Amino acid sequence: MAVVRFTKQRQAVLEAVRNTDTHPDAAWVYAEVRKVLPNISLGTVYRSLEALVQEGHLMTIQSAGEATRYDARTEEDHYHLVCRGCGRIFDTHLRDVPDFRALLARMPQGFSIDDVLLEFHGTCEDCRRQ
Amino acid sequence: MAVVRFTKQRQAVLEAVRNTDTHPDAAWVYAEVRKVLPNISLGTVYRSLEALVQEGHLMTIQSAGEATRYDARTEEDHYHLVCRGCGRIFDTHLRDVPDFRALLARMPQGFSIDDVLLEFHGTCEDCRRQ
DNA sequence: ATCGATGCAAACGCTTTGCACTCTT
DNA sequence: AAGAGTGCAAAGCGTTTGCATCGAT
Repeated sequence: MAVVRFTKQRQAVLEAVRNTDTHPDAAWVYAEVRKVLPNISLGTVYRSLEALVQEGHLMTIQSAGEATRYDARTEEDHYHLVCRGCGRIFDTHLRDVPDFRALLARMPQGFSIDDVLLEFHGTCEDCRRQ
Repeated sequence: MAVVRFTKQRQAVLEAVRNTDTHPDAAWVYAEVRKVLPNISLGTVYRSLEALVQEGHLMTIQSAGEATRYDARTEEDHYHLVCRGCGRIFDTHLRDVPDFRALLARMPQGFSIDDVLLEFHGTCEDCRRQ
């Protein structure tokens, strides 16, 4: 079985993502963690991020054609607003968005749903002013 | 203004995507179109696909970490079931999925929504049997 | 004749991986 | 001591781009 080791690299990666609300990508995490662990490699950052996602400590945000971004707020049921202007990602707790998991039983074609990808793309207030 | 030219390459790319329901990626389209136009380049395929998306003839499907896939059925309001086992994409006309566009007026933070990305990830019937 | 589109190949950006070494367990 | 994790560098993959040429209008 997989024995997970809590190395300082993996801890630093998790802390970096937890201490921001910018939904950073791997390159940002790499730069950030380097301030604490100057010798950490980009490969280790990727491997750590992947492991942390698997363990449920992080979730990913896939924006078309861009680098994968990470979010440490996995417990709350929130959604992402991706701004096409500045690339920033905003969180929202849209009460009006229905619970898709309740729909799983009605899924067609014998398909069993593990995950629902729901993202909103548009323009944020700042970018609209221009 | 942009004068769009209807070249045989662009037509062949559109036909290739229209004549399949496999939601192909650029490499598949490239191989397919080569049967008709043996000299077409991969760059042209990408440029054609991009142009066709802009013109509204195709839509894209972004599956985490995979190649962008294309769909010629843009008019119907359907959703995609992405199988994690075999990678196939199934269409569904889920009547139960609400119309998100109706929610736009209630969006928070002054954010204006252009597009809603909604995909279901799971396992298809064939893959579940194993 | 114009200038958008093409073919080719090189380059790009993000991510993964092979390997020898390190350090947690 | 064992083997998961690391650092490094090279490679992988999908995609984009520079440029000379072609061809639709």
